[in-house]
Amino acid sequence: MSYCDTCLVRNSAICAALDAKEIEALNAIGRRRQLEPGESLVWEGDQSVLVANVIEGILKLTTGTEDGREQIVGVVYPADFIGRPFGATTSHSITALTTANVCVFGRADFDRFAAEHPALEHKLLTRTLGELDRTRKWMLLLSRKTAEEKVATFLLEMAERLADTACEHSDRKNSAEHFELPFTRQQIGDILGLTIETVSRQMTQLRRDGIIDLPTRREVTIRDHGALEAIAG
Amino acid sequence: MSYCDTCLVRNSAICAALDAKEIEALNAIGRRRQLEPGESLVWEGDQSVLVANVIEGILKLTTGTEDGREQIVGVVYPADFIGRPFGATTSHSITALTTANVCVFGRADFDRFAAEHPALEHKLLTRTLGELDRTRKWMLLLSRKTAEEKVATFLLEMAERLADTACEHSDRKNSAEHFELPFTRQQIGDILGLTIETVSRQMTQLRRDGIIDLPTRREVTIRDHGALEAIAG
DNA sequence: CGTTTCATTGAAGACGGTCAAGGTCCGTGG
DNA sequence: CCACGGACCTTGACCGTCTTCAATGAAACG
Repeated sequence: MSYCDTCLVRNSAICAALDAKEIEALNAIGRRRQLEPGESLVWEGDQSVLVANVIEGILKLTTGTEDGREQIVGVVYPADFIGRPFGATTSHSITALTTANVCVFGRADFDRFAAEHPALEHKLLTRTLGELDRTRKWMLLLSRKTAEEKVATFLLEMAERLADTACEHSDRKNSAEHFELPFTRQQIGDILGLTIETVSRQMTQLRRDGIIDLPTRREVTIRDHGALEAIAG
Repeated sequence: MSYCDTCLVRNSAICAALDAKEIEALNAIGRRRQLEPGESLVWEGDQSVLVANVIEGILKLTTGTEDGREQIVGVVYPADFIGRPFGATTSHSITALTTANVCVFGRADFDRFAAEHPALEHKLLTRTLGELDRTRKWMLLLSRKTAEEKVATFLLEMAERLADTACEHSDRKNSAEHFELPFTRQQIGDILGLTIETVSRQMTQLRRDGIIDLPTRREVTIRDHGALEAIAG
């Protein structure tokens, strides 16, 4: 019996392209790995030696300048694929933001397996095309939106992303108007291309305007969804 | 005889994955199309009805906000693939910057063809992964670099990109230190997330510092490559 | 040769960054 | 149970960079 039988993302990750026998073969070259918050799986500039499926948790993809400026270039959730197949080096670091569970493959093993399973490659292709679309949309935000618009956009995206997970864990923490942020203010800043202070100020302003509420540091309640959308632009 | 026999990018576009017979079949569903500067092939938000290979020319991919702010999210060159296969809508407009020649396919036709030719999908996948890497690297520039760094980085990238085309057209216009920009100042601004004025000022400053020369509006000579790299960060 | 488009330059101001101080939360150990 | 320390967050004052607004200048085109 393979780990895959009990895998939470068996039917939503790229593995969904494979039948029982193929899954068995893929399982043979992969292994589970747990990451603690802050722990990195790969570093920017590394040789690309491994790729993985995210099973549980949230991870960030980051790149930075020599003098220490950092930018989060992507955030990945369960069922997402991470790492750089078919290429020599990794262009960004991958670091866990929460405790995370990933299904790791040696890059060479995975490349070989993928070459023999076009359906898997197809899933990976559509996933990559979607990721590229999302990344390009984010470029508009980074370069052209104001701090206020950035924060509003971010909160709306979080509400949408985290609402999906609300049903799975029936703790009712996350819903369309109320959720717990998986990020620190610093990380939100890194995502939006802002400083921690600016993020804080904008959040406070939105609260003062009665558009959101901030019961605790990590919790957000959206009081006026329409207004938030109007601000997001 | 198909158009492909004389195609300039036959061996560098994704078509390189196909043998003579397969190329013939692909040729049957594609057609050539010429675009004039400023002419668009697809518009942001459109149904994704066509995809294409770029044969000749340079095109921009853009997205914008309702109130008219625009961001160039990608620039494509000969042999690049454009459009959104396997998806309903297009997330960005595609517009020719120079006179351009593209090889257009109906999206549904292409999707069907690709599904039957894994080698083609593989090429498309590696190309898309590379594009994603480049796009993410650009995010760092957009959000964290200063205007001076942005312009320096841009000029270096242009020098590199355009040097490749120098040999093909033996007009000697483009080399490692001298080239003709395919963009207006406004377009450079849209690429870097700056205003036209800031781009102009930074270019002038680099010229005053003796790092570059600007014989005409569109021409650039790099006088001190090392200094430019130091500034780019 | 005039008109349009594109580029440069200057002055003023806004937005967000930087620096600094204080506050809140939370775990650990006295 | 409270005190302490550290990480995280908020708030304020100031300042620099880039944008905005405006005018002028240079090419390109009919």
